[in-house]
Amino acid sequence: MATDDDNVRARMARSAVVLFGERGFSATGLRDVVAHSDTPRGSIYHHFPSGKAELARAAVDRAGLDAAASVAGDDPVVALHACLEAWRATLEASDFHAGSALVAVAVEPREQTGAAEATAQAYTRWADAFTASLRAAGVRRKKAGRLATLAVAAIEGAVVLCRARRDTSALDDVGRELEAAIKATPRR
Amino acid sequence: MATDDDNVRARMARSAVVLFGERGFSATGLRDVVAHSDTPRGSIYHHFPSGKAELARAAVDRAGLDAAASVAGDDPVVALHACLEAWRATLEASDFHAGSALVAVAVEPREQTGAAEATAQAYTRWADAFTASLRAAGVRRKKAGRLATLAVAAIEGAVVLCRARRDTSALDDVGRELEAAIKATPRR
DNA sequence: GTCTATACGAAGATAGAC
DNA sequence: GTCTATCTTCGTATAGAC
Repeated sequence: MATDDDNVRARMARSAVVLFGERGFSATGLRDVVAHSDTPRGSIYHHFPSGKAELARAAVDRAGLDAAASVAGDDPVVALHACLEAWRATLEASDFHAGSALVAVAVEPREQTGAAEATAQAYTRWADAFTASLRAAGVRRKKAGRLATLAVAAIEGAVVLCRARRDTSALDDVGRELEAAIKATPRR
Repeated sequence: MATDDDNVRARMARSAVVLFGERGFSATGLRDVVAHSDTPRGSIYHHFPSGKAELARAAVDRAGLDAAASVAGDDPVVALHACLEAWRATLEASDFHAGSALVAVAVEPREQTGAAEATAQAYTRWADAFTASLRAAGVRRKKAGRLATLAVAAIEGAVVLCRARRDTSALDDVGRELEAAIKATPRR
């Protein structure tokens, strides 16, 4: 069976999401990931044969799916606040050590992370999920796509600002203004 | 005189802004900064006695002042587009290698960069400059502050998305929706 | 002020035993 | 599958000549 296998691999990827978010890609060692995930030390190259780049791709895929899931649903205002609340809770619980693994991978050179394609796809997935929520609420297609991009960009940026300032006010501000922008949008 | 001195120091800081943006903080070596700025190799610890952290603070200060300057003026829509156009040009000219030095420093641990305070201040300076522009256009104080935070967060996030996707559409979308949000805001 | 040389630690990756 | 040991490279930082 590949079940145990996948569990170890998945736990390593999950830890990479957390640690990349907290420390950045280059500053996170494979030793850190093994320690954080409490997985067998000698097996990281078994689960990720091509090394750190492959781990980065798995982490980014995981983060993208989670982000997309966080904005699922038919009501975009509800979806928005669900996503924002999740980030607020994560930031506060970690004393503002947490951060976005997607940003962490995206700010480093493509050649170094080997996960550039995966990062682009993760952002697209996330934005598409929010676009779907806006569409379900009757927002026309192109407008929904633009609003979703604004929301994703603003949320990622707000997390960076919150970390830097050690407070959640940026998420509050972004949430309030994005909600206003969504509510001001004409529906079919 | 301290003029030559300051020039060397300033050039190193400028190069750090570029390289941190392109490669991230940890992935940028002091050797890279010296090479990029074409400054004397042996003198980095003369100009930055406490090392990389001090360089990071200088770079972040520089980036914060530049960002604030890019949104100066009495018309917030003009200021917004000036800032967006500057980023678009930088991203395209660098074939999407460029990025925000502020984000690069902000995503790494405070203890490692030694520039956390400076980063928070840089974001505050930038947001305050945009708040002033909105205030000059008659937007009431608290609303102006929230809109400015949204704009800063969305721009920083959009640069990350543009880099990841290797296209400027995120900046386009963010620009259009932020402009709409500003124009929809009641004035005194 | 600027240089070279180097100390020191940590990173990713690999080899080969079990 | 997992382990330990190790190779190799590269980072920051420092010492001390000039």
